[in-house]
Amino acid sequence: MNRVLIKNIPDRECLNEAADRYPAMDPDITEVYLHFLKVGSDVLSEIYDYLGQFGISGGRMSILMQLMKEDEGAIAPSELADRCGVTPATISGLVDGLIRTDHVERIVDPNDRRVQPVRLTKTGRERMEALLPGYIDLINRLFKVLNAEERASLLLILQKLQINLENKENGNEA
Amino acid sequence: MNRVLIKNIPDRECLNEAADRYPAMDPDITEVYLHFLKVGSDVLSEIYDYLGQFGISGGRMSILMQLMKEDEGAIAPSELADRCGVTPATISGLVDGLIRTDHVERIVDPNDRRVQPVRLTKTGRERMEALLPGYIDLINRLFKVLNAEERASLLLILQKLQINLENKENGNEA
DNA sequence: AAATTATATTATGGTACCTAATTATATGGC
DNA sequence: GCCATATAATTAGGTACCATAATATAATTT
Repeated sequence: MNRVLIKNIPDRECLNEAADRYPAMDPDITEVYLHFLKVGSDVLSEIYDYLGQFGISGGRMSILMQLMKEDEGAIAPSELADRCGVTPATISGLVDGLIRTDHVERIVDPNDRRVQPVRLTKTGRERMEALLPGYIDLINRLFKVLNAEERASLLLILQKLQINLENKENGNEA
Repeated sequence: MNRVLIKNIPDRECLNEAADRYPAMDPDITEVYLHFLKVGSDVLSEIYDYLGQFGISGGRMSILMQLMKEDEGAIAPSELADRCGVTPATISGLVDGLIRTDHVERIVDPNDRRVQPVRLTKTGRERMEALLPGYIDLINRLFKVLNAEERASLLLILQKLQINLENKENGNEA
C-alpha cells in the first residue's frame, strides 16, 4: 500500500537539532510536511482497509469510480489512462483484474475496432451501489471533525499547494 | 508508487449531482477529501522522483532516516519495523536491498545473537549527506508557498485529523 | 533439559506501477 | 487500392511495497 513508513513523527526537539545540522532546514516547514504525509497516509490506509473488505484495491476503485460517473456506460482504456494519470498498460492490468471478479467487461467499439471500451457489468454496478454508502460514511467520519471554517481553510491551503506543484511541473525554470 | 489515480478532481457541479444521488454525501467534505488525497499523492510523487535520482525508494529512505537519527549507530530490525509501522519481514527485504547497494550493514549484537542490528556504512552516510540538502530544498519549495499563518493553521487541522484517526483505531465503538 | 517465547529471515503471493515490444487497426498520401 | 505511418491496446518483463505463513535460531522460563 506504500505508506509513508513513519509511525512516529520526530518531536520538536529532534527537529530543532536537525535544523542545527542542516542550515536550510526549517523545523516549522518540516513539521508540517511530516504531519501532512502521515495524515495522508493514514487516511489512505483507512480508505484501502474499507475497500479491501469488498475486494477492491485503490487502483481498481479509481476505474470503477470513473465508470460510475459515466451515464454513457463505457470508457476507452486510453481515456481511463488519461483520467487516472497512469499508462494504458497499467489500465490493462487493472481492467483484467476487474473482469476476473466480474465488475466490468470489455465491449466492441463499432467505430474503431482497435478500441475496447470498458463498462460496468450489472453485478459491478450493484456492488458499487452496495459499497458507496459506507465509503461516504467513512469520509464523513474522517473529515467531519473539522468545522466548516476549518474545511474552507484547508481547501484554500490545498489549492495553494496544488498550484505550486503544477508550476513546478510545467515551468521548471531555475 | 501507488498514487491516488485521479488526475482531475470532479468539479462542483459533478459533486453536487453526486450528492443528489447519495444523501449522506456532503459535497464540501468530499471536495476537501479529494483535494487532500490528490495533493498528498502529488507531494509524494515529487519526493519519490527526487529520491529515485539517488536510487533510493520510499521504504529505503524511511530506514535510512531512522539510521541517520541514531547517534548510537545501529537499530534492530524489530525496532525498525516498529518505528516504520511495517512487519519485520518487510524490513528484511528493504535492508537486503540497502546492503546490496552498500548503504547499510548488519552487525552482531553481543547481548542477543538472534538480533542483527542494522547500521549505516560509511558510504551510506556519505550518500545521505549528499542527498539531504536537496531533499530539504525540495520540501521548502513545496511548502514555502504557505505563509507562517497558513502553515500553523494547516498543522492544527492536521493534528485534529490525526487525533480523530487515532480514536477510530483504538476506540472502535459504534 | 524441555517447552515456550522472541527475533529474524525466507518463501510465497498480491497489488501497483513502469518501459519496451508486439499486435491490430486506421488513416493519409500517392 | 496500397503502403507508410500513426494510434490503441495488450503482453512481456521488471521494480517496489507489503502481507502472511513457515522456518531457523537463540533466549528464557519452568
